[in-house]
Amino acid sequence: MVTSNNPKVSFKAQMLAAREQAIIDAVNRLLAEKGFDAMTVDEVAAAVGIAKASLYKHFPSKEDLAAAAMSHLMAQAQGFLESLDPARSALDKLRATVEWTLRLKLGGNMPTLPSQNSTLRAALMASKSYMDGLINVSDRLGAWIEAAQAQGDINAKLPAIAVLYTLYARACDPVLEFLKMAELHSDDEIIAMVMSTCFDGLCSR
Amino acid sequence: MVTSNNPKVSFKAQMLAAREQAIIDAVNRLLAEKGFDAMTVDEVAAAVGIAKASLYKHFPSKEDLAAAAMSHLMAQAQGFLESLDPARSALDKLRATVEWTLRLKLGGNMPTLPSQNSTLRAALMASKSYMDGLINVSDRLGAWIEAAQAQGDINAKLPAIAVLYTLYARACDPVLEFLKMAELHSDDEIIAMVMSTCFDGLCSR
DNA sequence: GTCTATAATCAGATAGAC
DNA sequence: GTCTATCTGATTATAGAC
Repeated sequence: MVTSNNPKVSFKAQMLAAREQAIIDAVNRLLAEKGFDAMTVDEVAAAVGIAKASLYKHFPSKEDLAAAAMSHLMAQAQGFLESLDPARSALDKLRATVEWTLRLKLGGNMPTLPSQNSTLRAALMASKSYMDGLINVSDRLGAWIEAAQAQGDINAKLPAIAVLYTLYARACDPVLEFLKMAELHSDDEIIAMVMSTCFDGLCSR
Repeated sequence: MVTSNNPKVSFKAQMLAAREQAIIDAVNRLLAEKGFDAMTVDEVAAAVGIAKASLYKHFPSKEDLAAAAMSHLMAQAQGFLESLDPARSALDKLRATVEWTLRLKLGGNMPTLPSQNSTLRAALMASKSYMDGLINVSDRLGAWIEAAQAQGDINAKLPAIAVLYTLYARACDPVLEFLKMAELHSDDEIIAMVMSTCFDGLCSR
């Protein structure tokens, strides 16, 4: 069970990892609250409780901070997908995944990035852990989508890629915030409505 | 047909209006292309072909520029809603409106604003022409939604406000850009897919 | 690695001549 | 109203001591 010949090194490494996790958690929350542009590096440093210069020792740029947060999100997503009972139907697993996403967003823990920022896109594409996670998640979801289409549960006339994008788009669906601001419905009701419009559409069945 | 006793004043007023319209058009395009944060006032001035200080004589702040563009959008939307044949069914009119919105966005003419920016929200709420347009559009759409629900065309279990928000959200649906970037489908195909997922949902019918 | 202090840059807004 | 030139503040990033 000894992970190192020198316990002191192991301890320091643990401290380092813990600090970096604290940074990522703060970035996650700030990205969810204010978005990438409005989030300042000063705020991140203040939230973590360290100096800005120290932050830059861990992550070389603001874009890298965001990329680390998105990598963490992808790891969380992978963990969730793997936790799903393989015996459930493909559609069931897709529905559960969307619900997980909506709860994350409604709870203020879904980091969202501007889709236009090119330097940010470059940083994300350069992050191996993010890209690996994204591809892994997309592959799993893609397989479930095709299975659900083969079973007649998901509209087979829709290209699988369009279905995948539609599911991903729930992570930044403004309907959630709008309904939350209106304060007319509970979180569970909001999620039920968005799930309904996503899978069943606006028209009557 | 004389609109003024002094033609010179009328001419100057027309020039002023034309310039302000040119400004609004430039803002519209830049907001659609890059979004509010990435759009700089320098860019707007350059696009219009005037100095930045001149721009500030017309609009007192960047937020007011965006508010003017959104007011213009609302006026366009009102014009479209009024142009629809009243004989069509409520659902038909809603579908036509969503399609109009999607084409605007796909054509790069849909200004989009960050929903989190509070100073921007304040500027929008303070703009009478924007708020009047928004309320007018919402009232018209709301009436159609309720009519469509009464006719059994739209799922009556969904609160009308949730349906309205879901329609509005099509104006900033990232699925359009994703599918456009993938370059696998024509604009018409993309619109058909998004219309299908919006009204009929992902599940088979 | 962490800090204080500072550089460097950029963008919104304004002064003042014409 | 339009221009050039400038101010002001905010923000990313770094230098250098400890």
